[in-house]
Amino acid sequence: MEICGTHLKIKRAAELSGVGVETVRFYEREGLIPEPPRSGSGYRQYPPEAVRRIRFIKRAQALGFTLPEIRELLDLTRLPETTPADIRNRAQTKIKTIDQKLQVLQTMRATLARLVEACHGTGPLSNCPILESLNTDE
Amino acid sequence: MEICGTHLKIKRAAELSGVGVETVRFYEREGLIPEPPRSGSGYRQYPPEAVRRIRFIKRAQALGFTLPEIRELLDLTRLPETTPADIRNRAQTKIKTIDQKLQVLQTMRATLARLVEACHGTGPLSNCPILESLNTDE
DNA sequence: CTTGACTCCGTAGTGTGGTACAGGGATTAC
DNA sequence: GTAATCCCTGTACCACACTACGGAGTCAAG
Repeated sequence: MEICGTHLKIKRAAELSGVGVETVRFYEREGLIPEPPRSGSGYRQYPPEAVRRIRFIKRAQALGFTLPEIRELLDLTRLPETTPADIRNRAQTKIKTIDQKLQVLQTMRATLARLVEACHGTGPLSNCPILESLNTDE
Repeated sequence: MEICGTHLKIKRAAELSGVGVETVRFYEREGLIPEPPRSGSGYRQYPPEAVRRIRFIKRAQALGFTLPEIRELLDLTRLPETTPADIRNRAQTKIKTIDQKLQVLQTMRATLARLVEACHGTGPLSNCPILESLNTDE
């Protein structure tokens, strides 16, 4: 055990971050968190910043950012020439891709809803408008 | 070459279906299309129905069904006791999962939009509300 | 007869975001 | 002292829907 007490071993760091131990190591391999210093026996010693960093990752994920995008975002925040406008642009780009996904899903939903509407749920299977639609060449 | 001319070799079948050759074989392995008869030299000989089947798969995919779901759907249509109501239920279930995805994406979008709104894009990076939000413990 | 396009099979790789061992060494609790 | 945790590395595995590749056989055209 080391003398200074502010750093955390991986399990505690994972707990405080709300992820599993394997996930922490995974993020390190992926370059999402910096390699922490090691104790004499090779144990990772995380500073409290590491926990904040992992939480950042989780929050960005919840906003729809992928891990590569989050890595970029984290890299950006360390470059001195990065401006809030850069970050803002990333967010706006992400909004656009979310909008595209929303469009696709809404089209799917509308088509399905129309088909369910058309299907009274009785009669022979051969008259099922859903199957008919899937089998019909447009 | 065989005598009867109505069946297709894999490349032609793939072309007519709008997919790649490898995809056709993949669908066969996955049980989505039946194994076609073979020529003397072992070449697959697809009847025209195979093309309709692959297009069915592609259309169902476009509606948000996964391959396992599509396989079930296809199996259903071959069971004599299947009713249009069964198909209708599948479609309704699918609508519900699409709705869930829509909810998640809409929440993401709203949060991002709020952050972009709050970010004027000037000043020091440390004041960027987007980064602040990602770094702030709720 | 050769060339090139097509086919076969089986296996392996892609990307995404992890999770799960196996086989060790270190530390901690009692 | 010893058993229970913890930690290390490396590898393999999950779903999903393909895609690519190697090595060999087949077929049609010139």
